[in-house]
Amino acid sequence: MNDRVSRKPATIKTVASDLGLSIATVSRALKGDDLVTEETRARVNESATRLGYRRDFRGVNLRTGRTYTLCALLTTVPTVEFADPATTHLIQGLVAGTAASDFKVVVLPTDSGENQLAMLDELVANGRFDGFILDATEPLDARIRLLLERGARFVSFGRTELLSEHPYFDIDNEDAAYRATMQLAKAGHTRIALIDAPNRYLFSRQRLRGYRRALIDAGIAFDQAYVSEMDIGIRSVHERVSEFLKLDASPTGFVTSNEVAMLGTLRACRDLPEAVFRSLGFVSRDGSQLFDYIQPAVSSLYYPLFDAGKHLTEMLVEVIRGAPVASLQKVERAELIIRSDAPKPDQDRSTGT
Amino acid sequence: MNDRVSRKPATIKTVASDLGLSIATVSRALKGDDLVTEETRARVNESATRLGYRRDFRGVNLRTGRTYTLCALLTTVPTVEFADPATTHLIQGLVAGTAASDFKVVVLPTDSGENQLAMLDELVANGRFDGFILDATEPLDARIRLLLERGARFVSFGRTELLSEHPYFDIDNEDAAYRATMQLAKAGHTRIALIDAPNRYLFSRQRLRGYRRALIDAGIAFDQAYVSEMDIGIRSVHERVSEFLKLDASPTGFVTSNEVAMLGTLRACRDLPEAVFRSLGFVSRDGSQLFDYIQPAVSSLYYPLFDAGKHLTEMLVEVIRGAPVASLQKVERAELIIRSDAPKPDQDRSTGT
DNA sequence: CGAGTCAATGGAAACGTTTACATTTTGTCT
DNA sequence: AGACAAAATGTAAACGTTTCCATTGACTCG
Repeated sequence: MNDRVSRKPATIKTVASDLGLSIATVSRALKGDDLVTEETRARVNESATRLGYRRDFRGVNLRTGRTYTLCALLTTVPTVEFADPATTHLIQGLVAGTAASDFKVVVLPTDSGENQLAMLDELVANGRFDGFILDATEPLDARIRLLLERGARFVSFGRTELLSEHPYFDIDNEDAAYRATMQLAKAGHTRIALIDAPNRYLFSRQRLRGYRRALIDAGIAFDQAYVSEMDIGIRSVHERVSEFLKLDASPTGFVTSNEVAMLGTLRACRDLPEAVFRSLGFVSRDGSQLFDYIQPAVSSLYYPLFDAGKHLTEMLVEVIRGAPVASLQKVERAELIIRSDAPKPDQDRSTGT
Repeated sequence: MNDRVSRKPATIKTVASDLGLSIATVSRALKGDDLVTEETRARVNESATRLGYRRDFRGVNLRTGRTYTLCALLTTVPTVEFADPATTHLIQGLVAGTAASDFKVVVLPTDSGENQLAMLDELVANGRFDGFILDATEPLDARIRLLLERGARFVSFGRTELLSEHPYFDIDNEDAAYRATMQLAKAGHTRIALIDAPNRYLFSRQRLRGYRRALIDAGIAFDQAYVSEMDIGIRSVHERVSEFLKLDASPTGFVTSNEVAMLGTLRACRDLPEAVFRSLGFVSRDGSQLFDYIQPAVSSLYYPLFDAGKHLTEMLVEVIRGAPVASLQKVERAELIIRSDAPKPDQDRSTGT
């Protein structure tokens, strides 16, 4: 008759009347509450599966406030410009982290401006989400203060300098930048540029610190002229690095904060004479293994953003379940992957047998 | 006192008692129903904003079944392998398409297997979503049949060959493949490989048709040996193309279905002698403009996946609002972007001033 | 055997909203 | 002025779930 739905879906009520039990008992039985007899529970479960009962989240939401929905606020510029490919991995990871639970993830790209705060306020207020994930943290991140104040559950991708402890996942950016810079220094580069995000972000400051420490350890003087703190858009990086290359003593090594920054950098460097281009050194942070597939060889400090995403939602689920904050702070180290241009077959000949 | 929430958030009830109205009237006033006086509406709105009232979706959900949440099922392999960078753009577009409405998007990467169907069944049944977006359609797509049967709202990214009309957005794949192939043929390539997805997908068949038509029009014989229909993973493409290159008459031109396939292809071709490598031709489909930033030059048929995503959710919102199917079928043409290796400064010298 | 204890279950309210139906108010026409 | 229609507002039920509190029945113990 009704071509939309064969019949009304079974609810707790259906199961209850099927068994002649009260809905209270059925509700308890379904969640495995041992207030009800083993036997009753079994009967309820049998009936539920037979009737095709599925828990309706709408009722749960209304009654308990639980939405079983997480919100990931990803700081990105909605643009047609080539965007960070690792974001795909991050999102896949975020979802993978919820696969074992009832939780779903809503991804919300936001611009990095002031109105992100207002937006977050709104999101917290309207109660559609059980928890939040934030990235691109600032030292005294206003969003995190807001969430703490409101008592909302969240995990941040990146630490803060706030006194209040909160759950976070982070990559050891200082260490990664240190090793990236060191790698270039070891290869003989003395003019090493750092292309990174604006220093309002903590991760940018951490990376700058790692960069400076590496320079000191390598006996190279720090020069602000080689540091570019900017919003990372592939085109703007391209332009900026082109400027760099016009310097009298232009950099010969480049440390970048992500794939986009590196692609923009490479694009600029390709305008140099071939010989000069070949002599340059590139090390990027990397969350997607893109650099396995492009030329020239770019070494990278790799931490799979898939894993990062997975950790983030897994941790957030823990937070929501009430786990203590202490167990929910995690920093992971990136892996240094050294790449160099493989000799081509025709180049082989010269060294050949 | 309560450090979690300053005070209970205002509900319709709060507003009603604030004004001495019934909740029914307030409800109607809030949605701008002209059953209530202009004046009352104004008073209600004033009171609502003063009290900081926000519509609680939980109540709405329960009462109307509306969740204001869309679900995008993206066919991807959760992997740490480099994944399609355009997915980021697609997701950003999906979200952008809902920005003007109350709708949110849940992104759900799924594997392409059988259990996607069971999963979808589950998702439709539990009523958490008002509508669905599917990609990677098959000619007689079982998922779409399921959705049609259940009366669920959806838009597919890609057409089908089902008799029942349904809303879709699609890129003209046949045309794109035709032009890609033609581009290589014009450049003098006669052995042109097609690297594409398995032919269970309609878009793959469409592309194959475009490819064959172009060969005919260019007077080149079709050879199945140059066609690779495979699951696109960057590593597997790399391996597959390496096999291609071992053929006696190995291809000199490559048409690929996306960025990942092209990167894998390039990776394989880089193992060739430099001179051979330089003589090859590459044309890819492209949703992210990645090819503006890598070498060698790859021409592409570009349609921004951001736009695709935006269309998809905008259309889905229309569907949910009850727009007729006829207005919700859209096919867009990709733009051919021709790229060639820009001469380098040092190469310039030889051609001198 | 009556009182008390405990285990198992049931009754009913509550979450915030929408809406069919009922009621009141206002305005118009004779 | 009275009748009646139209406009505005109110009443109450319903969506599916959880949970506080009450009830029932069985068992134990003095």
